[in-house]
Amino acid sequence: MQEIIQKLKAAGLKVTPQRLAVLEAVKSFDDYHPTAEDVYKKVKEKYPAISLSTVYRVLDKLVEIGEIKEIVVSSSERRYDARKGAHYHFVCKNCKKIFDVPADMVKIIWEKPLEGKKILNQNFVVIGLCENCYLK
Amino acid sequence: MQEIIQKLKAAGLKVTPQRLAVLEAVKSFDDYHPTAEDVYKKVKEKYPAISLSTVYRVLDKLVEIGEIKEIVVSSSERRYDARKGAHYHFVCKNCKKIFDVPADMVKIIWEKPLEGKKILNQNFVVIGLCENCYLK
DNA sequence: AATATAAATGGGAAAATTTCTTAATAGTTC
DNA sequence: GAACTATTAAGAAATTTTCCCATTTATATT
Repeated sequence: MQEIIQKLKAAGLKVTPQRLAVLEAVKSFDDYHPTAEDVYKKVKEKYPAISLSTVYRVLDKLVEIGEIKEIVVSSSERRYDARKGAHYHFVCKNCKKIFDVPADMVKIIWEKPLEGKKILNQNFVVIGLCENCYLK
Repeated sequence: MQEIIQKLKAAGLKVTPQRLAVLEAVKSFDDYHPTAEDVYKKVKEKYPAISLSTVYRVLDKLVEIGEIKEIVVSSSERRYDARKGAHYHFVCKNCKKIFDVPADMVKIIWEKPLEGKKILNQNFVVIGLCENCYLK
């Protein structure tokens, strides 16, 4: 908590209760990867006055300063992830559920460098069928 | 062209001019990765009567039968790719342009199997800054 | 502690993207 | 060529995200 306050200040951003509440909400979902709407509903429980546009704005800012990650899986929903350690994601094509894939399960090795480009981030998403949907 | 006709028939789907036109349109973009809207506009040139919902439906079907791929990069736009060979994608955070990354540049190795799950597809997306945007 | 100021918020409207509904149309099979 | 069924066009509706602007609030400065 102290950490995020420092981070916001370091980025020249104000420490607002909305920002703290949104971050806390994203974290509370643990290994479920909430949509903006999920976060909105969660925050409302403790902070009924918050507006959806603020949630969107705050989520963007938190991504910008690297406090959370935006994960982009199939379909047209943005999801967020507050987990710190490196990991990838598995999405079930059928039930749309998202599972974490620990980073040590997959090795991603660059054989040749990407000339001229600067890599900021790597997203690895596996699409398939989960335990439940596989057998049906 | 004969190939897609066979594929549609094999899947028990009708061979309609709309389906052929949409596939041709996606292919015509070559290494640009069009949105549904892009495809719609393109198809309209030769086939003015086509409707947007048909484009969406046909794109879905073509993905289903594996004739094209849906690529999911950051932000909330779905893009399509008719390229056959295996490759990954690089998205410029700044200008949003998408570049192909040849498959042989990156090795993705599973160290441990994903228990219980069936993998259908793997998406690897690199986010960064392209040549143009890097220097600014 | 009060004040100034620039940033952030709330609320709702607007935009953008995708899905759904229904009657009409057109492939395909026989 | 008739019958059957999948597919389409068109637009409405739903969903998700962005934008706008008046008001509020965090922060730095007095």
